[in-house]
Amino acid sequence: MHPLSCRDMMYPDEAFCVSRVQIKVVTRVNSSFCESRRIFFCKNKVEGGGAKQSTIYQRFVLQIVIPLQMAWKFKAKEACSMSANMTVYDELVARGLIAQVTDEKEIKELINEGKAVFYIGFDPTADSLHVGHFMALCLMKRLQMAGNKPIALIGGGTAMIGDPSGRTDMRKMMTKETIAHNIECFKKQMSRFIDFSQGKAMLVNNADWLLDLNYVELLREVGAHFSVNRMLAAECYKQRMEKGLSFMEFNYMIMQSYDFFALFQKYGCNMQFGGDDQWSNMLGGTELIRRKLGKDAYAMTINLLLNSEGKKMGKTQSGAVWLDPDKTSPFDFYQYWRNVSDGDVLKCLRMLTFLPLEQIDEMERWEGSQLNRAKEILAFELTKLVHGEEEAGKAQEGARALFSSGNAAQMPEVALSREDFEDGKIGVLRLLVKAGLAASNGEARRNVEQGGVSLDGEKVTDTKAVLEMDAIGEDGVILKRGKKKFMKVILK
RNA sequence: GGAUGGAUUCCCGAGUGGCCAAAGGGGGCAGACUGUAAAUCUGUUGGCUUCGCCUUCGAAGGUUCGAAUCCUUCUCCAUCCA
Repeated sequence: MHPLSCRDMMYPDEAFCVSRVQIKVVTRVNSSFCESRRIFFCKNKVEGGGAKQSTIYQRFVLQIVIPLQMAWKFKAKEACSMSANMTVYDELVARGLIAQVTDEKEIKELINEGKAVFYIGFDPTADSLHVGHFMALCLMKRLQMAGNKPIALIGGGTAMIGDPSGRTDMRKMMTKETIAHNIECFKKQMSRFIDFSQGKAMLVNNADWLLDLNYVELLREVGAHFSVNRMLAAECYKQRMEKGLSFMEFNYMIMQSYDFFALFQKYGCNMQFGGDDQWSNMLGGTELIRRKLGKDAYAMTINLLLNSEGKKMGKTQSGAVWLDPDKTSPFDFYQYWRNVSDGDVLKCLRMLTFLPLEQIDEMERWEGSQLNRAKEILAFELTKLVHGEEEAGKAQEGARALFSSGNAAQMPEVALSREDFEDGKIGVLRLLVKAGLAASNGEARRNVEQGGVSLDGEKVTDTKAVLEMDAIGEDGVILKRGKKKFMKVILK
């Protein structure tokens, strides 16, 4: 057994400028069965591929990855001199945004000449956009700046079904009201990034054409062009075959393909972008257009933003990192990026910010604690893009002051009313819960017992300690839990 | 429609009458070490008014001094057959 083909693989020429390459190794086990696994490699190490690394895998590393890495290092040196006048497409590649494309030559041409009318779909599954969407929005912006016309498609119709890709369980069904509400929220947030004026971009909702479809007609017109055998072979369904997949979800691909088809006819949309997990759904669309109209349309996927552990970024324990300042405060947003791990900083800078590549390449030389500077830049740039320069500045000041001197004006606040006090006092445990720093009294108790809580810099060791109302001065009291969670307590 | 297996805490997964707020792992949280990083190590991880009490093993009933565990019905899921 040996690797027969490496699909999706980037060759040294293209790979030198991405911080991380994802490779799918396909190994033929017998005539009909292929085993495939995804492997990632960064500059100096290989990741992923599953815990049980086989001989195939090891051989693969020796034969392909290591030579590739060497070529990469060599190329990287050359790169510095040539990145100045890059085309849009080249820049996307250099930033490591592009994962897969249907026809590189055509797409390059369309994008670079500003002839593309492209769409990206957003499923309104929550009432705010998150970091994953942000990447897509950035891409739209980049392409818009190059003269291409973006169409933001909100999946009001497809949200009724739910995309099974990348999911191991079934999605919860959403009510029509929630979907409508979410769409409104999306619209507002998007218009902050994308210029929708004067036909420069469009915002459409696929509910407009999906909901009126006639079942039998759809089956005849569209369904006839899909082969179940081929759909089942798609990666996104494969994973679900073990856990179960409802017919409704199975149809998601058809809906999405139909979207592309509809947009192609209505608005001459000739290209679709999406997350890499959408690849098979997107191919469905190009295929449908080819079969029904005999015309070519293109698809391109963006690399998902994965951290060095191979997990999706933009998620925290308490959920996604939202773009809505009410759901994730600018301070928390800043902190999220300030805290990314060393291995991910440069990738994030490339993929998410608009900083010139030369500048990012420069940072590549930074090592050790110098990287903290890069993290600050990343956090600041992103907060600026999402919440504006002012908020970004505040968050940065706040964080700096907090971590160096332990005091700051810019910090999340919690206001206590007089009713929260008994006899002018409040217990620490209750205080922690009130401030939202602990989920329950029990958790607060643990944090205190383990020495993780402090008030104005003084460690609290007694779970029965109290805070006097009078002790809260003009500037409030700083309550700290753990190393990174702060809250300024003030009186209402 | 039939047969079989299954549903346990944030997730995976043990537990088949009392020693069970439930092994083990993952994740989270706190501490040590650091650079607000990673790795490592230690502790912790249902709630509460914490030497005690209350709620939780898909749902509802039942048996029992006592049920995650046994019985009945129901719901959902997977696999195979049709």
